[in-house]
Amino acid sequence: MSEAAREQAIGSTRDRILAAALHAFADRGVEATSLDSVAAEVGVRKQTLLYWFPSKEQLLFGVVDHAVADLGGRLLEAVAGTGPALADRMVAVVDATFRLGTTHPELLAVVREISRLGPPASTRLATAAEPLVDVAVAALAREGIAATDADRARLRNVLLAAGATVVGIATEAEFRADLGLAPDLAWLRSRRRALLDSLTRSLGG
Amino acid sequence: MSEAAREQAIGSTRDRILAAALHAFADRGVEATSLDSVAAEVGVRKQTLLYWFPSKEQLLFGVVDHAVADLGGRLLEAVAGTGPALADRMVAVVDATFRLGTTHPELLAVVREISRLGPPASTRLATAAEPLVDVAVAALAREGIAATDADRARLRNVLLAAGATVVGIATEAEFRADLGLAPDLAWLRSRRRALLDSLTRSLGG
DNA sequence: ACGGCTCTCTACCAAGTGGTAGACACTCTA
DNA sequence: TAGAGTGTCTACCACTTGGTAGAGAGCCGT
Repeated sequence: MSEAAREQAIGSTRDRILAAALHAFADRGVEATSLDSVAAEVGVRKQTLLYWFPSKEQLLFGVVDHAVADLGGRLLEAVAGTGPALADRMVAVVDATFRLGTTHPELLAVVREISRLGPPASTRLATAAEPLVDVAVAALAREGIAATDADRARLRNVLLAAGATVVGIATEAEFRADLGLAPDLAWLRSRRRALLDSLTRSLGG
Repeated sequence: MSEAAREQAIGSTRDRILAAALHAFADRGVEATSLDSVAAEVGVRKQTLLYWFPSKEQLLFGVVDHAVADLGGRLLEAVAGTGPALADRMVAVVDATFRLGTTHPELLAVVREISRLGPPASTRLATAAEPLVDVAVAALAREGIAATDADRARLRNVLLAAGATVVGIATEAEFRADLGLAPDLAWLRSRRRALLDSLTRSLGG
């Protein structure tokens, strides 16, 4: 198999590094993850990794950007596949998020990990995520939800709080699994209901 | 000031090591925390630390045991200071937990961190926490809540799930702060209410 | 005064860390 | 076919890590 064909099949080296680093950072922690271990998982030498990302910090930034872009893409896609009514869109985004939490828990875990690390990683995360929040605020503002700047600021906080809730729920789910509790659909549904109710209340929808 | 007097004033070396390690493990992560950094915070050499805890793993175990004992003590104390009615006790424990989350967030953070580490730390945590759960189950069983072994097993799961919820809420709170959201009493109250409702429902109280 | 005990220290060590320097192979273009 | 990239490699380096060996200071009962 040629190099080009293999890359087509399993992704470019850079992407594979990002994927491996995402998983490692999410479940072992950034500082506890060595470049060697990430490289080994990719099947490459550490120096190859340092060719693509000149330092561990740059790799972390790459992971942050990639994760945020991935997350944003999935949510936008979810919104695109639904009607124009606010309530429908809200449900679509929340459901997409919950689905994400079960299929790609590392995406939420890495967000938590990075926020714990503090600057500069958390700053990078904030910067990368800002456009997403802006898009959401703008979309809601267009619906007539927010008119003044103060409204928009409040809206922004509502969205951030919802994000925090999702991270909290993801952590709870992880911890439940660690405790040996079986996956519980009723529990998930109640969390989803509560989040939707809270959003509806906050957005006056 | 004599050695003995200083120890009386600021705690024994061992206790100070445990406290410093608890904080460091909770907010930087275990693998990302070096023995040197813990020792430096205590104001002592690493080798002194290794005198008290012969390895990093033993130190971690010490922190786990200490944290669980502390947590258990606080909860028992909360229960002791209330009437015999089940509902009152439940409220007392939940409120004590929430108070703990604001005054000593590191206690909950370290639990999350340790569960993420997996064995052997998580095993140690489970072992250390088991008596607490048993005591709670026994107390509830005495109230006539649980009669059969299956009842007791279900009860155990309810308590574990409540613990997971608390850890999730603590994470949510931490993340809210990281996002720059102001502390929000209404939010906290709603989480408390939801937890109490869920417990009441599960315990048929 | 003394030997034992408790506690902290200095001095190391092997292994692993993030990162640098530079050689080697491959492909694509002139 | 020569040369410039591009991507991966081997070989190092300085530093930090968890851990060991053992000396020495203060205390205590004899």
